[in-house]
Amino acid sequence: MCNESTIQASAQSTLADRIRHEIDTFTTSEKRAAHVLLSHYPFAGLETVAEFATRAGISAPSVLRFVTRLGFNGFPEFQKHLREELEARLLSPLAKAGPSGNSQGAPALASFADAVIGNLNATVENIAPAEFEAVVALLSDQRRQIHFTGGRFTGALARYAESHFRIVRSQVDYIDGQPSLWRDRMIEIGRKDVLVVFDIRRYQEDVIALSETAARQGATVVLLTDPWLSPIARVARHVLPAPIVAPSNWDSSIGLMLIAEALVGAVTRRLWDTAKPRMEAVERLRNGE
Amino acid sequence: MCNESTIQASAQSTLADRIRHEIDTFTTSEKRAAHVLLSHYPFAGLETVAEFATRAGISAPSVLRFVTRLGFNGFPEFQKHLREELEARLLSPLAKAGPSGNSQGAPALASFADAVIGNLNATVENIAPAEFEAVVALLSDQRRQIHFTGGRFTGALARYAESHFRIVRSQVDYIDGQPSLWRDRMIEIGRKDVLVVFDIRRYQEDVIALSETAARQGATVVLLTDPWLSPIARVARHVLPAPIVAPSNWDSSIGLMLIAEALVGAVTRRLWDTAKPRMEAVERLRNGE
DNA sequence: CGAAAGCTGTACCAAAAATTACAAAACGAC
DNA sequence: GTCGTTTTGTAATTTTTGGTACAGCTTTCG
Repeated sequence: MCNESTIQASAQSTLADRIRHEIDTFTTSEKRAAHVLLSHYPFAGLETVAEFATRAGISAPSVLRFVTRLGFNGFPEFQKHLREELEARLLSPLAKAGPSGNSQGAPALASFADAVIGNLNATVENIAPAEFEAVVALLSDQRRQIHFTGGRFTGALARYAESHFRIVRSQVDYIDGQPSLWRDRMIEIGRKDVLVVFDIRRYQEDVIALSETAARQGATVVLLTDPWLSPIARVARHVLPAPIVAPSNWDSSIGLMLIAEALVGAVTRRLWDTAKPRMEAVERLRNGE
Repeated sequence: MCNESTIQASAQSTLADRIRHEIDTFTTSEKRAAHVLLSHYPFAGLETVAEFATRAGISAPSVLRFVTRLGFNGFPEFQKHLREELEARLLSPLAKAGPSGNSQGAPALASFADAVIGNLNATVENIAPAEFEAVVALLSDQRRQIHFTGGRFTGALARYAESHFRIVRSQVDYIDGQPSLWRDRMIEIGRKDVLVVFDIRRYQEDVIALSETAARQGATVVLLTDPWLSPIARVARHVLPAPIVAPSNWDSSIGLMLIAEALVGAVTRRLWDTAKPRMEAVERLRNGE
């Protein structure tokens, strides 16, 4: 390896970079320490050895071995280095800029993330705040029943949204996309109901059929889809599109997930007076169990 | 809990502000301490009492009296406060703008997206490329069977990942977190198996139990979790953490979703020769129906 | 399958840190 | 100038912290 004797806080290479670089040469518990340090960098390292160890789920001696392996001559020296690095970083505000390094090796995750972040920015730009707010208001109407559904892949998103809304308010359920499973449930759906449907390209026949049926019966349909718009858009009251292309053989649904989580957050805030007791009750039930 | 209410790190007023305001009520040596602290704020306070004292040209007890007068219950508490303040400052480069309110104007979706994007950047930074690649290699090993599972909310993510992997390769399944459903399936899990588990805080007992059982039987555990690490990290071979805090009453799982999608993409590319025919076959089956 | 190497945690120890007690010094008031 | 009060430093004390030896366990390699 490199000459580990040279620890100095070069403005360029932070200790974090070195750890990321060498992490696969670490032992299991050293990796744990590294993860904790990196995810709370550098503050996790400024606490005591015992606290650091607890946080990482390892023993104190393992933490000591970790810092020794990094080339430091004891824990206090390690902390001193972190402080100095932090001070330097704070004095030059540009330090936090781009992930410049990111050299050759494996930008697999990084480049994918870049594309996704682009998608998220575009998602925000393409959705009118008024539209978003309208959906929030709709989902905050406690007199309405809310149903979630989605296709092969997006069904998981619908479930994700439903599992949150279920706690925030009552009258929430998930409808499986398979026709045999929803056909009979349709008789209950009417003007007071809201259907939130996730559907992206390779638009799924059965999901479309479900949505059209619901719309025909007077339900209000909210559609989360890609920019090319699922056919469901024809019957939807509100359409929230999000880009889905990514450097992958698959589409990315993260834009839809963003919308879903933002909706959950906004509705929770709006219904806070009733949502809070519900959330606490759920918590109590879980603990009591 | 502890009544730190007296001191607490109000987002608004930093301790430095208070010191500046009260400095003329201090004694001579307290003023010296204050002056040193302010000129190297807050790093002077993060050293030991003795170092601080030397730097200020006063005695250690004077330093102690200084922090006591500031209202702290001992020097360590004082340091803890400084660390937290520093962390808060570093995490929000927007200075002290309290976004808590955010009531009307600010588009809820936009600010939420900003936070999520920050999470995604942090996610990329905190995961070592080597670690990511190791997981890709593991999931690309067609001789192994891969199981996905997750908790109340994260279960949907596990399903999402599983629905993709299922098409890319064989030997993929989803395990429901409920003990009654997985207990008997465990007999089949052994050294050749991989368990990919999603678990974020409010770590779920049954998911932990499932993972520990699998690990005990020799399965390789891959954990996607938050920066505080689910207890499952203790038995996991690979840990991929992602920040989850968002301006919402709920945690955001989008960082985990990013990792999941990136894994799907990378594995698909690596197994392309066998994955492509599979994907085409699935397509044909869907259309033929 | 068995032995060796390496990793990890428990228990303990030593060092250093924070804290307190107390007396000397500085300051002010009269 | 002296007394009383406040402030400050020295030194002893206690608590906490970092560090180490060792034994059990896991993994690896023959």
